[in-house]
Amino acid sequence: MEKYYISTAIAYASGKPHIGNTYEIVLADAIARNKRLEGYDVYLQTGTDEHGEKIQNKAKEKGITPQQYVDEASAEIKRIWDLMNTTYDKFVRTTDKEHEEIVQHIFKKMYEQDDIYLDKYEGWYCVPDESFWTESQVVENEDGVKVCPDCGRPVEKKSEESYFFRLSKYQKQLEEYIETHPDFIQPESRKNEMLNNFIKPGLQDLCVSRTAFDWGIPVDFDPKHVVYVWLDALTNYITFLGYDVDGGNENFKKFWPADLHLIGKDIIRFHTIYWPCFLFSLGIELPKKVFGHPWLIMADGKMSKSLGNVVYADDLVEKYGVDAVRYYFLHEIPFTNDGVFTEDLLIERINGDLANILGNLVNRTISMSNKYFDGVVENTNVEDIMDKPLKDLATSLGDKVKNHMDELRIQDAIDDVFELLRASNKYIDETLPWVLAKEEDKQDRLKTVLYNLIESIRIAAVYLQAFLPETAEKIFNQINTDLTTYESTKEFGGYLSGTKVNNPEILFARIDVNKDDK
RNA sequence: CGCGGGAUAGAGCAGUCUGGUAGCUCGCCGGGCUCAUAACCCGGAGGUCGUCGGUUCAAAUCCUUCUCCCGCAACCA
Repeated sequence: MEKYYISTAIAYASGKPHIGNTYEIVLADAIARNKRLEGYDVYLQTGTDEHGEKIQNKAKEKGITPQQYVDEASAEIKRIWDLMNTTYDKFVRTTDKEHEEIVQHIFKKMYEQDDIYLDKYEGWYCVPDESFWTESQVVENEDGVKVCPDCGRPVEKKSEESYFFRLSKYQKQLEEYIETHPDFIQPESRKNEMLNNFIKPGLQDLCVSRTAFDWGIPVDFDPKHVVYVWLDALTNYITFLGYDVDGGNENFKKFWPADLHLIGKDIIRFHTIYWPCFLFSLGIELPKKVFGHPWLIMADGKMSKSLGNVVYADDLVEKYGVDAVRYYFLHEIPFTNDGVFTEDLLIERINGDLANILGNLVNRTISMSNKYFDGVVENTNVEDIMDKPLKDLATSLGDKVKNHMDELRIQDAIDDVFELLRASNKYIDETLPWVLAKEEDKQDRLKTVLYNLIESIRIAAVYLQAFLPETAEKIFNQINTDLTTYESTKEFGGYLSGTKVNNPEILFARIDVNKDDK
């Protein structure tokens, strides 16, 4: 069985994840579920990034240890991932002992082969804040004095002993790799951005250790340094797979290289410059694809606590249900542009798509089956010319979904399913089952019509599994089938003739905006 | 001239690579139907595709000018 390794970025364990952070794991889950249904041996890895100065400070504020702090934060993130019904295979944490040890091995190996060297790091230091700032971070006040961007007090130049990674050494190799692997960075516009902005102008060596704080993985041969969080965090993709500097175990050899790193567009640089160079240094293959997805933003811009416009997934799930929220994430965010989130828009999608098109179709079809034939759905093969478009659409759905999913066009894949659902609604209007019901000699035709509808619904539900798993399952239960594989949709007519359907239940209740107490 | 992306009906987007009657969803107007969650189906109105110019028999699509919006600008997760 062919393997498929997909990862999300690990979430920084500094607080509760908002819907923007949550979006990524849902996206990854949909891709992973689809691949499993296609027959791949899928491994989906996600988790939390738990080191760094920011976390150390936050813990201090709360009066607890950093470890206690990240234990809580990580548990909360995991809770939300579970709430979103995401099927990750492993939830990793960078405070894991094994991970820490392997990172130390990696650091040492790089040092021993002279990819990491000791030097001085020059920067601007804010004494009262005890914090370092880079040249580009400090701001000049009206007198032309460089000041701390945080507190506005003057900063002074200070140098600190640090370890550096020789990014410069791998510049050419990276440039060549990116140019000869056009699919490596997606979407493509990002590729140009990285190449022109960062790589071609020249890569400076990267400072990969810190001494200003100690919440991190210590450099074992020089313990006053801790490993730079990105070197720590990025390696999660291999350490938890079973990599070690000796080459790694069978599991690592099976799943690496990753097929897809799914990340936010804000951290593309780390994944397409630092990470590949680290891998070059270790002498192992690069991931096949890094996809920088757009953001889910609010009507008034980026979500932020200071703007007070932060929305959390668990509140939405409680109010509207998990599949409604998943649907919004997967369907409303464009492929390359940021997508705006508003609760009104969410309600519009629930009513317009999930309740009206999908829910109502299932409901009316099952209701008719119950009403006319006591729930027994039978294929009598009394066909009509008007059946063909529906059947063609149903049997071609698999290829359409596959093509779109291969390009990570999840939104379009969902639209493909809804195209079939709309066509099914139309089919009802064209075949007029309630008219057939009144004519005694049309009973067999009516049976076929209802069979065709149920089969179309079944096929649609098969492809909804990746996106709306709970809903797909409900549909299968209502129409009483266990034919849920992609394979079962290649031919029209898989649904077992003579099956008795269950009573219809509302899949998505319409939300009355006026009565809504938001 | 720092780099990159965007500007298409009231809203949100696709189409631009590979020029050839401008498409989808929602909203609006009108009609149909009554199996169904006041749902469903059909039809219609609405766009000189940001701007100036060019190439071409033909440009949303290729080249150029300008305007506006948004990211990124490195060791900060």
